Amino acid sequence: MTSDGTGGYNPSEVEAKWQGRWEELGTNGFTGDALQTAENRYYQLMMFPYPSAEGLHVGNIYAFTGADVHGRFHRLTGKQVFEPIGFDAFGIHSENFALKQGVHPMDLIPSNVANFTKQLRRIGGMFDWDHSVDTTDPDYYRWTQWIFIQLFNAGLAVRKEAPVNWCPSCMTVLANEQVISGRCERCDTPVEQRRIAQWFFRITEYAERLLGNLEGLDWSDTTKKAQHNWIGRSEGAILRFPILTPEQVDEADPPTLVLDPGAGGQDPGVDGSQIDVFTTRPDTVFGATYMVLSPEHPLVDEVTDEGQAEAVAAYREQATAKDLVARQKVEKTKTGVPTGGFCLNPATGQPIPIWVADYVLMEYGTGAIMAVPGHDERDFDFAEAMGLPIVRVVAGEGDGADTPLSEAYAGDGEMVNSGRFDGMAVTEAKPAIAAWLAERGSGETKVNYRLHDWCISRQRYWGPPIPIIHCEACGPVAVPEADLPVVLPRVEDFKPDDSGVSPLARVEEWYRIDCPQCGAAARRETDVSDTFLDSSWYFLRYPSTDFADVPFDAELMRRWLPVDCYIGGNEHAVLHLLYARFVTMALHDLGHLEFDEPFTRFRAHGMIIRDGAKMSKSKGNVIVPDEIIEQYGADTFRTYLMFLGPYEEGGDYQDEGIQGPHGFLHRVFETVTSAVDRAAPSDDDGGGAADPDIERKLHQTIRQVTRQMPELGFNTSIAAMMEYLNAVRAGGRTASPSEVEALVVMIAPFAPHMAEELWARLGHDGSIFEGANWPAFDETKTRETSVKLAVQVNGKLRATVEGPAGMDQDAAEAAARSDENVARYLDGAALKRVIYVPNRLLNFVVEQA
RNA sequence: GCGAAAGUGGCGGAAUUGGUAGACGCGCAGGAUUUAGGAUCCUGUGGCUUCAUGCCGUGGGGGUUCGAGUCCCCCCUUUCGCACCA
Repeated sequence: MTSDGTGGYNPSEVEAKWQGRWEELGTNGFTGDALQTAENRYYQLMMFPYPSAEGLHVGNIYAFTGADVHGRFHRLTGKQVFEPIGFDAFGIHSENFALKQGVHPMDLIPSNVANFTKQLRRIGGMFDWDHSVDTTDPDYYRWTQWIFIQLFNAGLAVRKEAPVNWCPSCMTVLANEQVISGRCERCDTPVEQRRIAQWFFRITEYAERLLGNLEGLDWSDTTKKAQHNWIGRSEGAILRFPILTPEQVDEADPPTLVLDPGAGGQDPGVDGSQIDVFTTRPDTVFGATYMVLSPEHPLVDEVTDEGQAEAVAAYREQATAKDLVARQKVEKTKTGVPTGGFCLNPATGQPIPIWVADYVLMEYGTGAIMAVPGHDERDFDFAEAMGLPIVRVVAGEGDGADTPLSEAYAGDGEMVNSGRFDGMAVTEAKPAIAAWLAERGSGETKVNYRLHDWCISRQRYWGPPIPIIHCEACGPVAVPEADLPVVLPRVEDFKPDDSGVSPLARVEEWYRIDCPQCGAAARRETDVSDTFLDSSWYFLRYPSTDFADVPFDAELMRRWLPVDCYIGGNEHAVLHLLYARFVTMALHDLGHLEFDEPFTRFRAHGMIIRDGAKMSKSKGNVIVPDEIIEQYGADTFRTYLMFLGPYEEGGDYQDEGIQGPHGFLHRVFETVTSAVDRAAPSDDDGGGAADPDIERKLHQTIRQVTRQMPELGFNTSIAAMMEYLNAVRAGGRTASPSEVEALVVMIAPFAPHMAEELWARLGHDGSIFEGANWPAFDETKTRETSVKLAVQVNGKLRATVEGPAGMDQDAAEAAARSDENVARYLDGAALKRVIYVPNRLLNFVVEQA
């Protein structure tokens, strides 16, 4: 690095110096019992990273820097800010990487963590290294397991069968991301679906609360909306369709079984066997002309007619053989086969055929639908393809009862072909028909959620073992809390093999254990838990890392939680945040926490792209942060990242763009040091009265930055400071210390090292973050004394006139009229009205002659 | 296909929420300084033309208003989610 003649600012020197000083002073974190006694707390949380072997990428740094800037800002306003960071190091990601590199994850992770720690220190974040977590540390996952046990004891962790992707060649379970267009990523064999027993958390029990609580949270709207849609509440009804025996169907041929449905009730006497469907449109039940079961539906065999058994079995086999990913990606063309069976439409009293088709999903609703082709697009397509009847039961504007349908009509209108409900508006018919069916025992209203229970089992190695012991006599038994953690044994061969279960199932000396309840020989659960469980509670652990015997200390929880501000990526807006909320709620209900929402405020940062494209290794457009920091320093890099776009939207990384903040910081350094040098001889403020224009600009800048910072308006805050610096330096003038001290404080969150150095040169001892107060602005000092008024005629700018601030309309008009150009436009025109916006604009509305 | 967000100079982006569009920065051009390069410092920089505070201009088209980047309607494009949710 060459000297650059700008006051001798040498970032690498300044940054090394202050990173050392922070450690000596313990400025960044809380030591001893400081956390226990903090009064004016602010918990600034950022999503902890997965410590990859590649090291920090720009996205990480962007996320952490924004959070750090926000945290440092709050610190300067007098809060005691806790800003911890840790490592989310379990999971398939590191496991796969370890497999590929032939390194054991237990060796890989510590070196990755060490590398991340070094890089994180280098970017100058105010991280509290005395309160860090690593999810792979047994002292941490001991409590992850403890949480599992609390939920298990409360009946919120249950075991049930669920489908998984299965590679018949590797004989192993695959994660969704290991299935590449229907084939195993390793051996290219088509992937199948299999059902195995897995552990689930019953998050659906909390659906209503997870939804309702959203209202009161200070989260960005998009995130709330994403959660809202994911939970996917829909109001509708469960309707019961009695299954008909072949005899009943014969009797009803021609097909009017019960003429007046009102008389029928539950009458058909079908020995209680029935098909339940969920629908959000009970009003359209009269238009249900057939029924569809999902291929996995348990009743498929029962309703299948002998003649159709073979075709149905074949169809089911090909539908269920598809792996999960492919099944969800089927093209729009509908396939299906009739079962030959019939059931009774409880509204019309007519028999309708039962089909099997894979466009109906077992996972949603009841796995069966009443098909209303007239008013549902998917049903319409299917009915057309299969030649099934389409009946109109809703008439839109201009439609009659018999207007033919060329596509499904899902809009509002009047009921038709619906018996006694004809003529009723859809909105009224919905509750009316649902109530009518309920009265007759054919249904009930029901709220349905799209949200599924949370599957936490992983047939993998690199995760915390699920703390359960399977005993033949007692069933699944929780590991006694005193025996936690269940330590993940070091297994050299952790590759999934053809056993089809977790690699832990090969470690007999590990899984063999006596039942803690009856003492009989038993077996440990060999699945590990989902990484999302690790990350669902880490923020609870941070303040309590000094406590070995409890997951979190009650007093610290009261003092520090819920989190004041959480910042992280949009990719976690749904799952992670939902799981963390669920775990917090469950722990609250079980008496472990006093609050039931973990994050008071959440903001998602945007994404950094480069030259208009996503950064990726394959495109070769990845920025290596270390190189930028080496060349420009961490302060410049931080400032540039915060400057290049609105934080919540991200921005485009342009290599040359860093020159702006680079030059800016150098000029700040030069301006401040020369202000100090100039002031030194006389030891006063550099002499002379304060420049009123500079003072006004300063107060305006403080106001602007103070308002922007809490809203993460970093790019505009930096722009405002640049403007101020330009004003201070205009015409080569030298600033006085009092003109720049506030600037140094305001820039400190962005360029903390440089700010420290300048703070010291301004004659202060210790850290700026401990000694400085965020500058206050005086509203009266922000006011302009004279203003430039825009003068318009009919909304078009014709002049600008200068006058004293706050002048009245008469004065403004007089000034404007004296302008030649304005006079020209007003001459000979009839003045209709005058709009006056004080200090801004004067608009003459005229009628041209 | 559905859902969400967004379209402003050569580029990244501002705009007190209906009041002078283009702040701040990059880039570019001219100049100063320098042995040279780099760095630094001034000055200029939406387009057009008849060089005037003249006309046009915030994806396109309509509308409301004294006044629209901002509000309303229609259309187009891009990005990101979700993929048949009954």
